[in-house]
Formats: sequence, structure tokens, C-alpha cells
Amino acid sequence: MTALAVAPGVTHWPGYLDPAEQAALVDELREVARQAPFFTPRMPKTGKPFSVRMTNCGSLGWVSDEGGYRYQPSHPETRQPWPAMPLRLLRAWEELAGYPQPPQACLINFYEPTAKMGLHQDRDEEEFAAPVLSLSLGDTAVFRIGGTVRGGKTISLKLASGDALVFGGEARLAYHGIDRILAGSSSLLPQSGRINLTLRRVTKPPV
DNA sequence: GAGTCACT
DNA sequence: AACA
Repeated sequence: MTALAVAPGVTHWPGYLDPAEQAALVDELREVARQAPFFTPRMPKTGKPFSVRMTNCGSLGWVSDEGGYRYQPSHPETRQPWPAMPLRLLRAWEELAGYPQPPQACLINFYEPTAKMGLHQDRDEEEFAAPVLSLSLGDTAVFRIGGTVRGGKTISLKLASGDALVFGGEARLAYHGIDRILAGSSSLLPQSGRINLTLRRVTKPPV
């Protein structure tokens, strides 16, 4: 498996999941979404809806609404605990994250072909020593990542179905986002669009 | 004056 | 289509 060093702290693994694993993972995510339905997050203060829909698995899930960005142990609408993280995701974390503790949160974002994600930092966690692991399923996304200051230089790369991307170390707080979804570039999903999984360690491990 | 902007 |  080829690891591409995209930038310091940023590694891209094209085709990390083979097609059979991708299909099996989609099946597992379908079950997650049955227990924890996709919801539409909203921007803090303004309440403006995101263009992506999301759900989570793991002990904590990332949510956003008028009250702000936060991690919480239960679904914001059903109030049920998030479903367990599929073992396949825990294995991917063990293999790629280089962090001794398991991930606590897996955010599942669904991008319709018109959905975008503006440049932002993942900084709602308390543990920045752990990297962020991203897995892509379905249509290819045009991903952009820069440095830790807004307005700095950025680079663009395409994330295809099965690709893994890890950003940690000096890139842990890098600004990143999704410029565009290339509709119809994959036939993994029954509809066009993309699923992105982001696995994160939220709290510092107990000493 | 920034923003998970909004548009060109 | 990518970039700014």
C-alpha cells in the first residue's frame, strides 16, 4: 500500500480500502444510520443549515446547532447513544493513526453532489496529539488543505472511494475543506454523493 | 473583521 | 475545472 506524503503531517493512502471492504463498510454504515439517522447540523448562532448531513458512531459524536460545536454521547434528535464503531474502523485507526488509544468519535458526513465544506479547523477536541483519520466512500471529492493560519497557502487533492487521509502532528490543526464533489465518479453508493468518515480521539487518555 | 461565507 |  502506497502512502503519499502530501505535506508535513499529511499522508494520503489511495485505495486503502479495497472495493469489497468499501462495500462491507457501507453495509455497516447503513445499519449505523438506521439506529442513528442522519440529521442536518446548523451553524452556531445563525442556525444556517450545513449542506452536508451527518451522523456519528463511537462513544462520542460531533454535533452543531445554535448552541455551538460540541461532542456529546447521544444523538441530538433521538437522544439515543451513538451506535458502536464498526471493528473495521477501529482496525483502520490502529493501522494508520499511530496513536496508542482507540478513537472515540467517528463523524459520518454525507455529501450530496452540491454539498461543500468551507475551510475550517478541527479543534473541538481536547487531545491534539492524536491525528484525524479520514476515509472516503463514493464519489471523489476535491479536498483542500492548508496550514494553521487562515489565508495561507493551500493545496488541493482528490479523495476517491477507499482512500484514507491522515493529518496529525504539525498538520493536526490545518485548515481543510471540500471544494466540490465529482458526481458520478463512483458507483459504490446507490445514489451519487460521498460519505466521509472522520475518526478522532476527543479526550486525553486517562493517566 | 471573520466566516464549515457566497459568489464569480 | 481550478483557483483566488
